[in-house]
Amino acid sequence: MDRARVGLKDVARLAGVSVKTVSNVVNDYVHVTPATRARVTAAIKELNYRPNLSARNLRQGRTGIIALAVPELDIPYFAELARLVIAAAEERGLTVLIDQTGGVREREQLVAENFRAHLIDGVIFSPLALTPEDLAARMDDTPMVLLGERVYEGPADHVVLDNVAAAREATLHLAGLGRRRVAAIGAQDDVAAETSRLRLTGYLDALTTAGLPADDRLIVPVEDYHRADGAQAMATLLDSGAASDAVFCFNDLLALGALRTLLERGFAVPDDVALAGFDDIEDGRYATPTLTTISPDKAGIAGRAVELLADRIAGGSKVAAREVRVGHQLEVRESTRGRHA
Amino acid sequence: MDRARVGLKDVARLAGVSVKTVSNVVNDYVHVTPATRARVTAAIKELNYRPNLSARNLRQGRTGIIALAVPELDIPYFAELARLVIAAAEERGLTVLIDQTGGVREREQLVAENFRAHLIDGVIFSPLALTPEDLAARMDDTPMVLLGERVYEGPADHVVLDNVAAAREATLHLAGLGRRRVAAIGAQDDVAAETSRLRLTGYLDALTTAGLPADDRLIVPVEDYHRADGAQAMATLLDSGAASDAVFCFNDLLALGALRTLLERGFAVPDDVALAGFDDIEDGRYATPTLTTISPDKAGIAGRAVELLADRIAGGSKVAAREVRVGHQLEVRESTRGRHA
DNA sequence: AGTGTCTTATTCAACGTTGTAAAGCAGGGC
DNA sequence: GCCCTGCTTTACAACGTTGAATAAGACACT
Repeated sequence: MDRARVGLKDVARLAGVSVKTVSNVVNDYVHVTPATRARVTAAIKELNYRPNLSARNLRQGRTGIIALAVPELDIPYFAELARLVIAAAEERGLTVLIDQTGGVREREQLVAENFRAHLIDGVIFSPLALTPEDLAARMDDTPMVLLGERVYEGPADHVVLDNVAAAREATLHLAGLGRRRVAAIGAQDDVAAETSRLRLTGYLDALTTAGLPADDRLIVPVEDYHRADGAQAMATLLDSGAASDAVFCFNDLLALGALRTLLERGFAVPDDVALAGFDDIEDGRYATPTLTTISPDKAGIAGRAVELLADRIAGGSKVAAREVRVGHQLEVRESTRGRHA
Repeated sequence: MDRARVGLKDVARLAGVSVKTVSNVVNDYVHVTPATRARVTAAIKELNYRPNLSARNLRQGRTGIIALAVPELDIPYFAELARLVIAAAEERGLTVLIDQTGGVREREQLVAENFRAHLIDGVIFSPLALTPEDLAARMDDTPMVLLGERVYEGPADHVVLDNVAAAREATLHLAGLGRRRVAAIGAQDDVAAETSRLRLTGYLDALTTAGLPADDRLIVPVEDYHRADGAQAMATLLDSGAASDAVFCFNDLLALGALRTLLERGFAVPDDVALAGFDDIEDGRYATPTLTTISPDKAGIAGRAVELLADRIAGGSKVAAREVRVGHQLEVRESTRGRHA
């Protein structure tokens, strides 16, 4: 049976000491007699006292909460990332609150403006629709760490992946199999779609390196990066008559959608068409065939992001914006290699 | 350029009114002259004032934050659920904070004890390892809504699915295809594994109804409910020599894992073995073959859970624990129906 | 004994907000 | 001219916590 609201005051009364002494015990202040400490801890236990974070935070100006703003939680890549970020934050005693932007500009703007002012100490943000100008124009000075691909200059700390190199690698792998008509699924018109742009650059680079001609008909645009878009894009590609023998999809969901369409229409993967994705989500490892993909160091991204943010929160915003690069690796699986080996 | 910390006080000074008047404007109190309101809003904008939630919460005793405690965020079912819960909460002006328990008893106990006391107003909890006794013994009286399958008596509001009926339905569907050796993947020894127990009950019920004999060798236990466990379990089943022509997996991840093993070993699905899952996660709709599954009303679960919780938060803990049932539906797809139709 | 240092505990004020009570001010009816 | 009513604004206290300053006691060294 616990009283309605138990505060330091109540514990102090029960233990026969001052409020501040109880506070000292709670905060492991050094100079407290063992005897006093014992009496206080006993009282705390008896009353089932738990510190009121709102009050503590009000006093200290920090909440211990950070936000993770991602497009959608049920995109496996972001779900995996969220798990890792939450775990990394927990190690530092931080709690994570998730905001879903849906990739919608308006909502991303809210995040940039820090509409959760005073509730969060900082934000890890994976923007889709915002331009660098939007971010540079940001008024708020709450610490922020950007994830993802865009080449931002200066506005905030940034954890990036070498998208161009990774996309080049994946495409070269396809070309290295002897495929001559390598398509790309995942182009986007939107100027803000930086991920798409970088991966496309890597793809085109690779074609040049491999001595293959670029063919516009092999570059298929998509609306979004979900399975449905991949399935649709693959259908478009097949229907276009522009024969292709390999496809690099700009993420795994697109690849899984494309795979579905291929199998549905009776194509053999990789014999007729080889397929590579990007992200290394778990689905890809259990698809049939298993999916060749670029595997970004997700734990690294999460860990470094939390680290940068925690540092920024602790140290104020003294130092200039930092950029951290994390690694990636090509995972060759059945969708390009085939079943043997 | 925003000052370090802007408070009502600063706005009040600039607008030439009292602190309380500013507060009134912020809270849309009715009796404020349009003129005053205008002056104040101008000052708010100029200073880029944002209310301090810690202070507000301290005053009001509520934070507007609810927790969602699930095993893991990158289990697609929970990721989808999380998205829906966050969306539903947002409609009510609530913010969601996610706790990952990993299904570990110790961590679930922390959630039950409300280790985030004073930070959250309530919790939506999907426990795996806790027994009803654990929950009944809970000291804390923070509002809580339980999700999932267990038949809890009384401790808290509860949103449930009719697991037994759903499992029965799925199994009967398999039997209805003429399959005589219907296996089950997903049994668990642990007494606390109530989901497993209920789905097993439904499975056994269905066998009886269909006039099929139960065969222990067709019931495969798993450690966890991930793809890897399903793949492993399917391998065990195949290796055991206990021929089966259909498998009901207790969730979609298990089914996708099992599917992988079947295809890897050259079995045709559904011709050799028909396969059904549970949860209707998106992966299943893009697997080849697409996965027949039980589709729970996830939006319903999320919506009702938030509704119950919000109600409980508003109304205090007056009323007795409520139980809400949500529907489900059998989605017949290629893994049982085949490609035609 | 006097001075200084260290430990232990306390008092006070402040963080930013809002509920309560009350004050100031207008207009209407007598 | 006075009182009542209703609108608008205000002063004050309190939510639970902790940093700063301080008091009280113990002990050691001169």
